[in-house]
Amino acid sequence: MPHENPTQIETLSFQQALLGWYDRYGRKNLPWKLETTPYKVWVSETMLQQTQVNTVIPYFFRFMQRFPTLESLSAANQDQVLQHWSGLGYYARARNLHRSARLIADHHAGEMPATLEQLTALPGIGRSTAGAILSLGYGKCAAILDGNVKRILSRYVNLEGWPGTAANQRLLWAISERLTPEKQAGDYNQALMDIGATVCTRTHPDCNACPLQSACTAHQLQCTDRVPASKPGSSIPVRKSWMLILRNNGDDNAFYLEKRPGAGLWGGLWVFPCFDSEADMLTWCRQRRIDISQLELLPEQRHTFTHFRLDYTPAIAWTSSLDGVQETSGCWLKAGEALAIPAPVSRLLTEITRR
DNA sequence: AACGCGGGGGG
DNA sequence: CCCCCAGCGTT
Repeated sequence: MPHENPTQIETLSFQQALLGWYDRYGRKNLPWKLETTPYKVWVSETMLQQTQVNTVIPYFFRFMQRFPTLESLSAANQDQVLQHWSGLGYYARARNLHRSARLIADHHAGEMPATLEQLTALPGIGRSTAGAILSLGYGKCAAILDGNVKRILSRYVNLEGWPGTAANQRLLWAISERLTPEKQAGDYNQALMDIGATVCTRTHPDCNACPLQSACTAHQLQCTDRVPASKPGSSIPVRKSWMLILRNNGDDNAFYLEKRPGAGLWGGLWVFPCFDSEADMLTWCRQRRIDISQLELLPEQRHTFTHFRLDYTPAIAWTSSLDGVQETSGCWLKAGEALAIPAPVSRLLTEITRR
């Protein structure tokens, strides 16, 4: 890796290339760039963790409309916050954002902290998000290392191996720190992210449009298609599940949902009752005097998470009330009501209601 | 150091 | 089908 330790001249030239590119081609009209504030940067950066810009934009608008200020977010309850995150995934981000808003209200007089130490002490803010808040929100000098920066720097130094290994993470952070300019770190970081998203893409990078072309080792060696190396593959397990879509005889647009525990998968979200086997589901129904004879099984559906695959069979049943067992965490979702629900539940609700 | 955590998009 | 994406917290 020839450029692992860039000289002062190379560093300066790298910075100038990015800042010059940003003036001409940088994305300055993204929603969180307009009348930007540290709070907007924080919310957008949190939504953008492992999530692409186009996916985030509509969620950002809705979220900022409902929680326009840090104070309004800290005053909300968790259900309201999760509801506005519903469908975006990685729901711990929303729970941490909300917790941090309350911590800031209580311990920072309602003002966003502006140091790396204070920011990374808040739940949901790691080193990279803190660097983004400091540079983009406060104009301070701070490095970032997200997926875009990893890819650009990996190609710049022709990194060997997968960027996610501990050793490569350390190396990439060191390079990022060293290259970040003292002044205009915000524009510099925005340029990195914009170039990563639009020029130095994972496949088919547009090297002729890249201001780093002449400095990029991977480009010189014509191996941008093999750098960065992809994550070592590993097969993921498959789980089977049955989801009981319980409808109400008295109101055929009401559906029975249960709230998941506060942490873990879909934490705090509302889902159909889920079972590991069809027998478990039937037992649950019998205990509540639900007529199983007209239970309707739908075709199996598939939902893939990062770490396992869920093959689930939806089953529709009808009841007039849930007697027999007292329910603690259940509710009837009526038409027009909004709750925090994950994507598969949302899809099923739409599918059932439309037919 | 490895794993858990969603959902969507592109190849 | 595959891989990745403006990562972070937990173990």
